[in-house]
Amino acid sequence: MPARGRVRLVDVAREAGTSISTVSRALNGSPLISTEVTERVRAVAGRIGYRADTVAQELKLGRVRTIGVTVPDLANPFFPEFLKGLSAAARDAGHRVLIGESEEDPVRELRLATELADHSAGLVLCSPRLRPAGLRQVLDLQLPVVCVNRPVPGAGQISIDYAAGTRLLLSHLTELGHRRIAYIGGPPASWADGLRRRTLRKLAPASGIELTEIQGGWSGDHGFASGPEVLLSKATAVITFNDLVAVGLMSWFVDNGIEVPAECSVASYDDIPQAAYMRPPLTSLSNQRIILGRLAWAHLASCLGDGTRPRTTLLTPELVIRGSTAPPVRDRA
Amino acid sequence: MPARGRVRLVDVAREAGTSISTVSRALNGSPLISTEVTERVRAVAGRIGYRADTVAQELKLGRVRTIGVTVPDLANPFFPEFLKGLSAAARDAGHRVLIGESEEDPVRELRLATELADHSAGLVLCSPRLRPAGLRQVLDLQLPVVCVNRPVPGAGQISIDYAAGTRLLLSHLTELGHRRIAYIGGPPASWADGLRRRTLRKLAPASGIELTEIQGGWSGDHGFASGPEVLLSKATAVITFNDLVAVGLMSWFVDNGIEVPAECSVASYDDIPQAAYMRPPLTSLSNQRIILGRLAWAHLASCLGDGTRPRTTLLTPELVIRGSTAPPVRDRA
DNA sequence: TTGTATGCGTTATCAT
DNA sequence: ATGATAACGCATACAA
Repeated sequence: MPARGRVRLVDVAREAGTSISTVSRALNGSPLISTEVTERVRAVAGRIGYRADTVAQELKLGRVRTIGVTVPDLANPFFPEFLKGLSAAARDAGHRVLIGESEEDPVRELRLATELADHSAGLVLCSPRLRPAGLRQVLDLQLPVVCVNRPVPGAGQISIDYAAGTRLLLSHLTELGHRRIAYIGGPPASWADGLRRRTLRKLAPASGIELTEIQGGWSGDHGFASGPEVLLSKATAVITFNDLVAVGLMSWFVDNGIEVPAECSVASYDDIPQAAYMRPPLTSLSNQRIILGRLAWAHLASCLGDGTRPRTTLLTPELVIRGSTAPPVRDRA
Repeated sequence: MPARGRVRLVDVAREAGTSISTVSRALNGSPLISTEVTERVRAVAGRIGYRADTVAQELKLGRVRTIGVTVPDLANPFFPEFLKGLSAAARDAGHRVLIGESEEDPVRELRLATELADHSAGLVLCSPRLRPAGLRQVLDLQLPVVCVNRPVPGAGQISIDYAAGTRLLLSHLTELGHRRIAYIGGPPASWADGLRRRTLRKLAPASGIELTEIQGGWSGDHGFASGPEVLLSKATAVITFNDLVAVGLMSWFVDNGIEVPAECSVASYDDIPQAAYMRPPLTSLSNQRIILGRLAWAHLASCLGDGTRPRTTLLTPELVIRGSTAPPVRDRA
């Protein structure tokens, strides 16, 4: 941006026949400057195309109105929607958003966060894949950090309450009468995936549920590839890491003549818009991703403001029951 | 980032018992400084946690290694994938990327681009919804601009060749024997949508095709809502603005007992990963969105380097034929 | 109400 | 090989 040949304050001052301080004050709306001078200066500035050098402003004022945000993978629709909320809220507050994608790699994510920190007033780590040591390193950087979808020891967090969501899913399926349930998990470093697994393992025995855990990921490919394992598990219901996984799995079911929900129910997390357009439509946990983004900004903004540590906020997801879940058919039991 | 209480060059200098110039040179790997001093300085810097103030650097060096990019809507999967390619390439070259979402609003997009320009060395306008005057205004900003998926008078562009893609789609459908074809369009301000319509209108008569154009958008909702109109048109094949629209439309078809492709073929643009997992799987135009992003960076980088104007690059999409297209059934004709 | 002068943290020029 | 210092463009304390 500070291209050579740029119009500077001094150029406006010369043209307007005044000093640079007057120009600066006029442009910043200082009440010290007379109305007519202010108007003349502004007219001149507009005419010769003056645009303040934000780098110089930032240096002088000692603050930068940019925040950095890391996400594991932009192709997972959760994150763009989160970014929608975050960047809209930040922009409303006059801040810009620097994005970085870690590609699910903890090492890359650490580099990324450190790098972004150098250019930002604050950091949002969305679903960080960082290992505990890396997370600590980022938190030790000299700037406010808000952690999304992952608890941070000694700091605040803002997350979707996947434990509660998992309970909702599980009780829905058990109430329908399912006793053999498979869970197709997410990316290896996903903290949310770990939490769901722990929750399922804890709750399953109490409800007399036989739980099968399957390695997964976040894309349709993972769901499709999991088909045989699901079949082998003899599960009457499957919980998938997200709706895309469900899409893939359900395609495999169609290809292999397995009827949903008659022979196998499918329920999932996220409730992306397509969930309602699947046939059968997908039972899924609706989470407020855009609101989560706005909240992340709100937390960060409060840190930026008075330096208060953000506290824990949990968003409770809602179960949207659709046609992909139904009571199990006895024949296959 | 320039938080108060930051470690500065002078702090390192004091601790290392040398001058700030020596520290600056040592840290920047100047050959003027002796190896032992360089090492000592670096050790001290690392120990007391020095991180260069990038704002000061940018001011001094007169250049900023940040680029800005605008997209119409992050919820449309085309754009996150484009951003994947763009931001990866930019980061590999040591640049950061500032994103802005215009929410399909030309006015907002102009504000956004202007705003981002103040903080960037260059701008990428992805599928800009700007009106011609706004586009000109952005191009007149004093920085390199690369326009994606839209031609710019007198400047370069880098686009997916949707005209060629449309020809591919159309000839595929005509070869199958379709003569009544409906097109469900995209967002109002989409230049790509306009190009497709013009191409269809031009080609349809020559192939004896009766073309029905339907207002649309980019989401499943638009596809679903278009169902009745498609039915009314008596089209035997539908081209949808993108795969999400196709998802919605095909759901409506299922709900209304219309079989795809037997009663109506569906073909689309973008070939998102889910396209292969639809049942029937969707015939779609595969475009290299991630490569498009990398190319956008390459163009911008060349402008940033020697100030050359980027030239026109067109990426030709490939038609991926799947089960959603087939010859029309005579009964409905 | 306006102008002068200082400093933000860094790099680079000029001395030494 | 190293140190003192000017300048990047701006905002503001202080002077007038």
